[in-house]
Amino acid sequence: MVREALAALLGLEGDIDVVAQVARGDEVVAAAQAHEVEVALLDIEMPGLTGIEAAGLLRKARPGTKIVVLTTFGRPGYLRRAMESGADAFLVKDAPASQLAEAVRRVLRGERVIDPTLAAAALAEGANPLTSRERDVLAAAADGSANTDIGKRLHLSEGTVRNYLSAAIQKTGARNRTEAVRIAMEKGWL
Amino acid sequence: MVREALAALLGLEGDIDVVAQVARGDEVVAAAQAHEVEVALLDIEMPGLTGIEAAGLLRKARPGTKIVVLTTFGRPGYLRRAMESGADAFLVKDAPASQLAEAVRRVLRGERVIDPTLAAAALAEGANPLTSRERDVLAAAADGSANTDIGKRLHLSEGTVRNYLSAAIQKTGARNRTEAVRIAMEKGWL
DNA sequence: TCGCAGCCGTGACATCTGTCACGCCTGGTC
DNA sequence: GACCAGGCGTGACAGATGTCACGGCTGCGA
Repeated sequence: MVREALAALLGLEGDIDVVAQVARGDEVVAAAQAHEVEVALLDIEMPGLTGIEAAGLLRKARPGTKIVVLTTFGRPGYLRRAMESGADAFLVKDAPASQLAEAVRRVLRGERVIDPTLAAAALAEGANPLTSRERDVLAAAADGSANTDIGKRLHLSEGTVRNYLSAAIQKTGARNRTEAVRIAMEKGWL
Repeated sequence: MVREALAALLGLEGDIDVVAQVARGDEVVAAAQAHEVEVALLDIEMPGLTGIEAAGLLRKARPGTKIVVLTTFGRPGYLRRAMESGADAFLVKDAPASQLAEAVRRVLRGERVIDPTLAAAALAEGANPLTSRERDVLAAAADGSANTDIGKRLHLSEGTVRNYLSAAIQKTGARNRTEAVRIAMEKGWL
């Protein structure tokens, strides 16, 4: 519904044609190729592939296509990963609607569009301090699983899970796993 | 942005006029009165007041105004509370866009519009089994606070917090507080 | 009047979590 | 070759968490 509504919004602009819409991240590249898309507008939260993953594939498949990433959550880590995947613009959904068409026009002129507040937050935060294993364990702990369950799922001993989790708690500055998950989510580290 | 996009979508329909838009739940009633609104379209997730709370106030202030509640999350508890607050229709955002205008027309004809799958889930689930205090404590635990912190915030002893939390864990069928929070959220009990 | 549900508390207990110290192994980089 | 970060593990310990069995209080409906 939101996608169709945004399409309607863009369709009202005289200089923009919405030539294709897909509901899943893994259909993005095929649709872009079939319709010779000039600008792709990608939501991060999508079934199949995330918008960030889809951006990476699309950049490889059609380097000339401009990419605008759109998201509900203005997490610095999202911005970072989107730009690393080759996005030309990064918008949050609670920005005014006028910015959407404006961003499409600007990326077509070769500009990059980023919310300056978010850019500052992303830079101030530094890179993701979690190691790959710490991320895995923290992500597995997010749903409330106990250490032994996490260990079984990741083929680790219960003590090792505790150690990784402890490290993640330290690095996030949290006081327990629940807080660590929340903080890592907010920063886009998961 | 999403609100303006949905307004654009509805504006494309010949028989629907979008006469007002507000960004906050606590501005709904005033706007409805100022513009003699026939149908109000309310998102649940809003700053100020939730769409459900706003629906309750609007129903009291202008009983004739039809209310369509729109939400990202199809939680049975949301549906239940929305209907109790006097909503005439309940839509989830991942439904096809055509349902939106259709729902507006149908509530104007006096019909009620509810996704049958969601209605079944809400009925199958039964009422919220959590007592008021159990809800408070569970909500306070959601951000990862320790028992002592929750106790201070709610003016309870640490042992009492443990007891309520234990009861909430039993009733949700969870294995610890984190799972209990997740389950209660999914069912819309918080 | 009685019973019951809900609210608030205590105490005791087993288990889970979080921290720390320590070990081993691997694949880089200097 | 030496060093180091990261992955994986163990053992020990304090503190947090979850459960249970109690108690007292209030308000409400039978």
